[in-house]
Amino acid sequence: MKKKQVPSLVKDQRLIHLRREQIVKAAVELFHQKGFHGTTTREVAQTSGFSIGTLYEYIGSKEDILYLVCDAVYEEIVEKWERLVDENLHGINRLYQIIDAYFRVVHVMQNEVLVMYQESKSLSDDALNYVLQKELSIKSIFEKELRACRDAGLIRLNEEEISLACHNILVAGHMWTFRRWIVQKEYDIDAYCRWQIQQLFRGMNMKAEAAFSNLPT
Amino acid sequence: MKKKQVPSLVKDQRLIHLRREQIVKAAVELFHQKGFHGTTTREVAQTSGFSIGTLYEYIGSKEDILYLVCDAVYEEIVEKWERLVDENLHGINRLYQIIDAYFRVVHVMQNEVLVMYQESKSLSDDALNYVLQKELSIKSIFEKELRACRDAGLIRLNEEEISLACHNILVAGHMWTFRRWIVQKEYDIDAYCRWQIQQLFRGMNMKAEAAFSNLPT
Amino acid sequence: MKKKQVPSLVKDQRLIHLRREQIVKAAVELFHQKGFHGTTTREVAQTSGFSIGTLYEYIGSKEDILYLVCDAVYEEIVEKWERLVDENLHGINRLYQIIDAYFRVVHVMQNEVLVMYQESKSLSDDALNYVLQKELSIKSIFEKELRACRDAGLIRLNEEEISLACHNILVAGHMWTFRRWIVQKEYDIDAYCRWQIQQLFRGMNMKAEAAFSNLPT
Amino acid sequence: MKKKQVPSLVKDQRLIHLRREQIVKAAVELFHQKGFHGTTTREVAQTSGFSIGTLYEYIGSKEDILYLVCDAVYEEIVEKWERLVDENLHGINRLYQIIDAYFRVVHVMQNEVLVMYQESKSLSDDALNYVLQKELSIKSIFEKELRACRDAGLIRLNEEEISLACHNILVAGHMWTFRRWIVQKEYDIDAYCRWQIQQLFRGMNMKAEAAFSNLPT
DNA sequence: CATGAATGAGCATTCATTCAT
DNA sequence: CATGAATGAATGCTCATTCAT
Repeated sequence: MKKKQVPSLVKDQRLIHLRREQIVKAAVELFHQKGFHGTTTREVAQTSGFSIGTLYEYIGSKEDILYLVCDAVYEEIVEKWERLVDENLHGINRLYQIIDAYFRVVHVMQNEVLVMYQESKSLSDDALNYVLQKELSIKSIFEKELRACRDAGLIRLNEEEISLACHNILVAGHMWTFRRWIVQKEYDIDAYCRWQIQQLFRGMNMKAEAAFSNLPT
Repeated sequence: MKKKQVPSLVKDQRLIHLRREQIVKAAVELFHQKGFHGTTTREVAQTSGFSIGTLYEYIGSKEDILYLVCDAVYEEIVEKWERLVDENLHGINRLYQIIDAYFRVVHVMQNEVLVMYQESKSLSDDALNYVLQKELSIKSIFEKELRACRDAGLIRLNEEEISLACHNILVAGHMWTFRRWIVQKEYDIDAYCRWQIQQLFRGMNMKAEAAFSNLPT
Repeated sequence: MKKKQVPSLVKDQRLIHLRREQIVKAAVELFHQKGFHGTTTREVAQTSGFSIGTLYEYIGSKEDILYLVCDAVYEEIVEKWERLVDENLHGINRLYQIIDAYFRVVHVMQNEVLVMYQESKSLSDDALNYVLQKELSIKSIFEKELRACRDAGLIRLNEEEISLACHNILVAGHMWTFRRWIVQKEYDIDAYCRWQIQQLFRGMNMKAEAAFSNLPT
Repeated sequence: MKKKQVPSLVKDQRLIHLRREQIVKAAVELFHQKGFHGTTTREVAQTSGFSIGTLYEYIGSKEDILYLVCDAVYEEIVEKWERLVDENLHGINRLYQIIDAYFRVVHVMQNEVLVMYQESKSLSDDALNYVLQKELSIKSIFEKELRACRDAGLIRLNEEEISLACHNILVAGHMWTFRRWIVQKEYDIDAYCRWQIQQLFRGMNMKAEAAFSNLPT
């Protein structure tokens, strides 16, 4: 699944990159406030700091903006996530930290994540598929970790259960955004991470002695 | 939170009910295919089997259609759900069956549920609040059951954990629709119910001897 | 110029008369508030006290309502006017009283007159012509009186001046309604009649000794 | 009472001015033929020589067109009027000429004036108030002149009578348009000016020796 | 490269009128 | 005679996209 090509009339790659960063920043803000359909291309151009004509020098259609947003959000999630993960941890502690870090990245990028999940359905088939692949690539990161834990005897799950557990981890992250109207009333991000990971861990059939031995409380 | 009043120029209540059923049926189909913003009122009218003028005899604005859809979907969920629940079961078996039934209702009403979750953000504040209250009222049904199990010593959760577990049940239901592009490839509804409830039960700190003793496998 | 025939599906003349009175009463009220174009036939029906279907049993089109209004207003003006005029007066006093009475009738029927003058342009050519004839017939009443005064040597005007003076009388009446936003702030109806008739009388070249000898002040 | 701001998406002030002139010209023509409500925005755009989209680049709503018309008409009246007035005249001659010039401006701008008086009632409260203020500002021009004549002993009127006389002058101008179906059959503009000003002057209690000494006949 | 004026297809909504009951 | 549900042409307005400067 290769990256969809967004057409540009401009040659200078550096400039393309710069302008598209401006576009994505403006679009996330606007899409979050008013939704994709409620936002006009004029508004995106204006908030980006240039004219509607210039906007169309860097994109081919309004949908491209949404695609750029989704692409950038995934990129930023992975980047921020990697920066948070401590490569010196092992076993359950490592798993805990990876999930915890993921939740916290989602927390920091709430608006971006929300926009992506609520608006990506407006993408064309091609672009949507690309975005879904990105989603799967994140899932496979968790799968790798869970398999390692299973192989180390820390959790007891078959392949089907591992896959499901990974969906649950991802969705537990997303629900922090799309259910924030209620969940963020009930918990702060620390409590949410703690309780949610605890339930996920138990769900994974984690050995009693392994779980929560040295975990943050 | 009282029901929002959708205005109608027609007096015959029976007719209003009938026509609105037609409207909701057409709208779910269309919104599912093309989204709320991608569907025109003319299409809704036409698919409903009457003219655009007649459509507006039964609603005040396009948004009302979405509201009618959300309201009807919740109503139908609860109704179908209640019909599936066996009032003779107790304890863990009852809890299992209630969650299982919920998942199966969501399964049968996939399109409706998907539309509701993806498009309800286009509702006005008032209408959205009403819909969110409905969501909470479903959550509180699960809370009641979980508290009963906790009081019976079947699960060990504090109040915060109960609330979170209920969110997880609800979201596990919804994800069967909004992640169906991948989840329904990996599992059929039977497998999904089984595995998902298993992980949820473990997450609830269910006593080993209680869980899965007499459950379907 | 014969009365335009407004079609009715109903045979009973008495009923037609009754219903049309209701229609005119409702229409004047509504047209005054919201204008002819801002008023819907449904509103006219509802305010009249019956259904839209019934409304169309007594008229052929929305324009007919306006025509009925104009016709009724002229009729009522003339009727009220005649009732006010004292047939025992003569000369200048009679002229004064006729103009004064006319102004006072317009005052009492402000809303009706305003509607007629502001909305009659929406009539079809035929109907408009009929209404304009009514206007002329009122003008000719004044002309008859002015000629009598001229023949009695009370005023000195040629035929052209008489006609113009009559226009001025009529318009002085109407302006009490269409300039009421300012004129009725500056004068009450008594002052307006007095000052306005005084200026009109002077304009008519009224003999000094004749004018205002026995007039109300 | 400051000028209502009509929104435009276009930045070039020169272009805004040009396009709005086209719009006003087209709108006067169409409103005169078919009234404000009988004219569609599409027709205005087409008659203006551009597309409906372009029309809405220069106005915010249909009502704005009417406002632009009224504003432009008043501006043009005053401008044309000032150009006609001979600043070397004095006394009665000056007053005569000012009224005469006013009537002749109204004559030349018949359609515009008619549209303004018949359709301004469709303006919103704010815009209507602004237009009425313009009307009053014209009235105050006459008031200034009449007071000068009174102070010079040429006419004998108290303040109340002056105000009323000014209303009568204005309305005498307007009636040349709104009663043109009959008045313009009876008089040409020259005769109308002569007779009407004569009656107005007499109404103002003008001294016999002052009036009509050197006036055009 | 950047600008922004121009375009017109498309949409939600209204409302006079009809006609079956 | 009365009712009111149904109709659909018509309208004000929006907005993604283009292209001449």
